[in-house]
Amino acid sequence: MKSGVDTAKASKAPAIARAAAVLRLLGKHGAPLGVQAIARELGLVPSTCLYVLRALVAEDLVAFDADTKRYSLDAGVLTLARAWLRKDQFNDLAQPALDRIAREFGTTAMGVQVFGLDHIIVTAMSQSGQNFQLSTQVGSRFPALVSATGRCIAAFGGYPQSELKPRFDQLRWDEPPSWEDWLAQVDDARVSGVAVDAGHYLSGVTVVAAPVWKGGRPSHALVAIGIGAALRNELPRLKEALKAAASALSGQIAA
Amino acid sequence: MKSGVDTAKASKAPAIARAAAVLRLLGKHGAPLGVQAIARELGLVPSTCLYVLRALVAEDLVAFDADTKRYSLDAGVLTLARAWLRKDQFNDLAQPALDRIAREFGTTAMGVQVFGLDHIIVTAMSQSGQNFQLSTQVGSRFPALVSATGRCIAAFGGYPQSELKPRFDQLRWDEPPSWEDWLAQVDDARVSGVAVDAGHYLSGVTVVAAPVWKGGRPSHALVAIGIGAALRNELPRLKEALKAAASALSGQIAA
DNA sequence: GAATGTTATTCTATATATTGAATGAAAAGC
DNA sequence: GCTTTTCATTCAATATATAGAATAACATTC
Repeated sequence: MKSGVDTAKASKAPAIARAAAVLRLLGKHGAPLGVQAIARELGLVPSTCLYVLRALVAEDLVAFDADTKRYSLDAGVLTLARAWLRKDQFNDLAQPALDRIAREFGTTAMGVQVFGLDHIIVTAMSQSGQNFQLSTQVGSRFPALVSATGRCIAAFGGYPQSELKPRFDQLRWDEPPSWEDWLAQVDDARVSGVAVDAGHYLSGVTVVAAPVWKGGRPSHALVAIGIGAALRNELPRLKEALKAAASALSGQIAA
Repeated sequence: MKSGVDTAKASKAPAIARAAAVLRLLGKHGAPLGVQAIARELGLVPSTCLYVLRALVAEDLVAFDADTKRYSLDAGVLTLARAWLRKDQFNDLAQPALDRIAREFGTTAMGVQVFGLDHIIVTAMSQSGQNFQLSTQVGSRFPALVSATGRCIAAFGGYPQSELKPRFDQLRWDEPPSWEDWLAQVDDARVSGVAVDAGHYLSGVTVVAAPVWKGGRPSHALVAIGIGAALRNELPRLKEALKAAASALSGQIAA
């Protein structure tokens, strides 16, 4: 995955694109990496990569182990994340609604932020506290078009099918829907205002998502995720609850 | 505070230093900022600043509001922080000890990471759940030499006084100790293995810190913070508990 | 223990990112 | 309602960060 680096050529500040790619790679890989390994993975020249790493180390964003000559993420990234969390209004506003939904329906409820057709990032979460729960972590990234959120984005984002199809073809599902089925489900979502993924993304798991609007586009979404069998009877109510909460948020954010 | 940018001249990748400075500024400031404001604050040329911002927007690290032309931090920083949290062994190991200390003594307990003489970052925390508690947030940065942690770093870091003095002179305290008093307290810490700040940093608040060693230097510290009056009787036990926990961690991390 | 394949790192010419002035657009002031 | 100031943005010249080969240190293999 060299997605971070190919943006370097287009940009006027390639060093920054490279730095971001390095940070993401270190984050994804977990274990510390050497200069060469990083350069190879990202398609960079080792010497350039070394300068990027040194700059990141100077900023406390990357830690350098002088003995093993390995690099890994450092605590500086935390400082930035904390600052972001403190001032994001969607999070503050969404949390109470997520807590309520998680408690009432025994699901895991999440708030996600939409980044065009590229991906979504989980920015808030509430766990039901019940026995079995499906969990992700705040900060997780997913492809934009997958699962219920994907149908929301496709339904309300106003993208032409020609843009959706190639992205759709690259998605990974437990039980992949056909393109036609998927389009039909997207239409459903457009009509009802809520999207449902019934076991396609994860077998046996039902995901519901409702869009939160900002400036004529879905900028965020509220998502509930639970065991399909356990949810069946409550599904209509859950859909309405998510839709109502998302709609309320849309109004508050615009203000 | 242009500390982020002056490193740019020394580095071979100044764009990265600038980018980091921009991110930190946006984090500190909270409210969205325009290009010019950012450039002025950091001593950058507006056009350069614009390219830096665009690159950061392309990486989802900065959000751009097309209407107001303002920039702010974006959710991408979360993804990096999550990755870091997942794989930092100090955090995983320290959390149980912090929970225990917070519960037993009714204090707030924190794990911090030391960045030389520059600063420390809070990376883990446990609150006692009692009525009154002093709280910080994970990700917070403090000057290295302040409070109890500062005495630890001074005592065990092996820095000459000539390096310590200028930094000491710039610290902010509620009740500043004299240089001589402070040195004496540092010596106390060196002998006893634990440092105490009794109301100097924050009036009425006692802070205790014990160093966690890695490769011959204190790389982290365990810190407990509580109301001085409430803590008085327990202080000797708290010091021993922190020291023991920090010592145990030092062993585990080395392994 | 020598040899081979790695690795991190330094060095310099050159492609290119940065600069600062110029442009256009939008507030602010009168 | 016009002028003035402030802002974001573009552009072309130049200072400079980058690429690639060369070196040096290291680990691995025979």
